[in-house]
Amino acid sequence: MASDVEVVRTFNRTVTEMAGALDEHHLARGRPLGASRLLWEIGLEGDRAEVRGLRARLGLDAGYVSRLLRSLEAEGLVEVVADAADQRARVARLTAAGRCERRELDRLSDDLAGSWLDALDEGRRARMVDAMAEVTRCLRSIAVEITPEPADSTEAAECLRRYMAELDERFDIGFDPAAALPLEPEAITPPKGVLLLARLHGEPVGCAAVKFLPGHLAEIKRMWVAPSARGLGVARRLLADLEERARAAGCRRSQLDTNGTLAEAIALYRSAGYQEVEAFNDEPHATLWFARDL
Amino acid sequence: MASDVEVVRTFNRTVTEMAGALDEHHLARGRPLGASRLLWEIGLEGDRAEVRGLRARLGLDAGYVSRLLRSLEAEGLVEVVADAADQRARVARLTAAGRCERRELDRLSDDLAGSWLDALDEGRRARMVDAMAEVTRCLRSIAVEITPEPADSTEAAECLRRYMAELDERFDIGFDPAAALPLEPEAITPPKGVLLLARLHGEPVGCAAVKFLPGHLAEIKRMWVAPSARGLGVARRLLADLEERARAAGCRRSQLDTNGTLAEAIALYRSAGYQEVEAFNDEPHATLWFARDL
DNA sequence: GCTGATCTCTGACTAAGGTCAGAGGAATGG
DNA sequence: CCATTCCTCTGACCTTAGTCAGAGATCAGC
Repeated sequence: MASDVEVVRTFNRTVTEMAGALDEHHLARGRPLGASRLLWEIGLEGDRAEVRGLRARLGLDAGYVSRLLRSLEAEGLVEVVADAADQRARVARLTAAGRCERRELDRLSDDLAGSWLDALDEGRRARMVDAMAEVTRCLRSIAVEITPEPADSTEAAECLRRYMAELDERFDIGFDPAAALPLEPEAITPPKGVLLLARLHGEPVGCAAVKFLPGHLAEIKRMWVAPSARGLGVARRLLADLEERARAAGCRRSQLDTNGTLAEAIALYRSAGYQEVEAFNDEPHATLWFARDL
Repeated sequence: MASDVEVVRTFNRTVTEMAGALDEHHLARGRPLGASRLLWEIGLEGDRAEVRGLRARLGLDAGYVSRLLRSLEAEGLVEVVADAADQRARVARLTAAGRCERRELDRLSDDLAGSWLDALDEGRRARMVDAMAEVTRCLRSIAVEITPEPADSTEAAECLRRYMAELDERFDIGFDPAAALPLEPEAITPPKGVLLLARLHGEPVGCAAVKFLPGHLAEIKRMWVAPSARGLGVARRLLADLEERARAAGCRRSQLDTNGTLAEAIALYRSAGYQEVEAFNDEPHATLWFARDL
C-alpha cells in the first residue's frame, strides 16, 4: 500500500518524464526552447506584449530576454518597437510569420495532447481527463498565496474595482458605490482591520477584508474571488484566515451582510457555520445578514 | 467548456511548472542536477549499480556518465571499482557519505510532496492523491509499447521464466515445465505464430503468444503481465493485438487453456468475448478451456 | 595466442541557458 | 535643467548538458 507521499512522488516522476521530455523536443523547432516559449508568450494576448511584462512572467534576466528577442527578430517572427507611452520601454509584436509559427506551436502541443488521448480507450480516456482536471485544480489551489495587503495599493484597488463591477452585473438593481455604506481604507488597515489578497503566480485572484468593531465584534467585507480562480477553495481560505485574525484581535463574534443573488457565497457562509440573523445595518444592497461565534 | 485536449495541455503546463521547477532547484544541492539523479539511481537497489546499467536506465552518453561519476567520486559520495565478474565493466558503489546524501535527497522529495499534501484540507487531499494515482496509471499505460519479439531472445526468455515462476507459485500443484505441453520456439515465430513483448520505458513487463493451427484456428499461449504493470490494461492490449494478427493470418476462431486460480486472466477472457468450452487438449495444468470466434 | 568485440575513460568540442556589469537613452521629481 | 531612476541593450563570462572520436584495457571465440 503506497503512502500519499509516495503517490505524489511517483506522479511527479512519471509526469515530468513524459510531459517534459516530449515538450522539449517537439516544441524547439530548430531554435532554443526558450525562444519558442517567448514567442508563445508574446502571442498570448493580442499578438503583442511589453518586454518588461515578458521578463516578469517568464522570470528571465533582462539581458537574456533581449538576446532571445534579437534571435526571434532575425528569424523574422517578431518586431520590437518602442512603447508609445514610455519611450524607454519596448513592445514585442508578432509579425505575420510569427503568428503563423505560433499557431504551429499550438498545433504541435495539441497533437501531443491528442496522441495521449488517442492511445487510450474511451473509458480510460474519460477517467484520465477527469483526473487531470482534478490534479490541475488541486495544484492551482496549492499555488494560491494569501497575504495581508495595504488597503490603498494598486492591486487592492483593482480587486475592489472588479468586485464592484461583478456586483453591479449580478444584482437586479445594479450596484451603486455611492449608495453603499462607505468603507474607509483605515477601517481595513491594522490595527482596526485587515485586507487580504489572494494571489496565483503573483496575479491577484481574490480579496477579503475584516474590520474589528467595538464589543469584540468582527465584520467581514469585500469577499471576492476572480472567476479564473473559482472552485479552488480560495474563498474558504480567505474567510478562515480573516476569522483567525479576528480571533487574534480579540473578536468573539463575526458578522456580514450579503445579497440573495450571491448563491455560492451564501452556501460558503452557511457551511462555515454562519446563521442568518436580523439586519444589523441598512446597507441598501444587502438582503441577508449572517453571523457566527468565533 | 474546455475540450479534452485543452485539459491535457493545461495539466501539462501546471504540473511541469510546479513539479519541474521545484525538483530542479531543490534537488540540485550545489551540484549539477544530472549528478544528483545519478547518485539517486546508484542507490536505487543495494547501494551499487553497474555503470552500463546506469547508462541504459538514464539514457546518457558513456563519456558523460563517466564524467559525472568522477565528480561524485571527487565529492566522496561514490566509489567506482572494477566488476569482479568482468574486469572491463565497472561498478559504482555509494560510500557512507553517499548513502547519507541520498537519504537527504529522498527526504527533500518527501518534503516537497508533503508540502503539497499539507497545503490541502483532508477531502481535497484525498481527491488529489486519487487523481494523481489515476493519471500515473494512465500515463504508464500510454508508455507501454507492444512489439513482436524473436521467441529465442534473452528478454523473451526472461519473461517466460518469470511467467512460469509465477504459475509455479500460484498453482496448488505447482507448475512443472516438463509435464506441460511443449511449446517449440518455431510455433510462435512467424509464419507459424508470433510472440509479443510489452515494454515500459524499455523494460519488458509482459508477454503473450499465439500459434496458428490448421483449420483457421489460433491458440493463445503464455499470457503474462509483470506485477509492476498490472492495472494498466496491458493484458487486454496484448490479447487484442494477438487476435488482430490471428485474423490477419486467416484464423477465424481463437482458443486458449487456463487454470481456475488465475482469476484476473479469466475475467479478461470473459470480458473479451471468450466462452468456456470442452477441453481441447490434455494440458495437465489446465482446468478451464475458452474459445471465441474472431 | 590472435582477432574482433566490449567497456570505460579522456580530451576536444558544441549548444543552451543564464548571469553580470556597464552603456546609453528616456522619464521623473524637485 | 539637473540628478536620479528606469528600461533596454551589449559584451564578457559561466555552468550545465551533452556529443564524438579515439585510446587503453579486457574478454570471448577460435
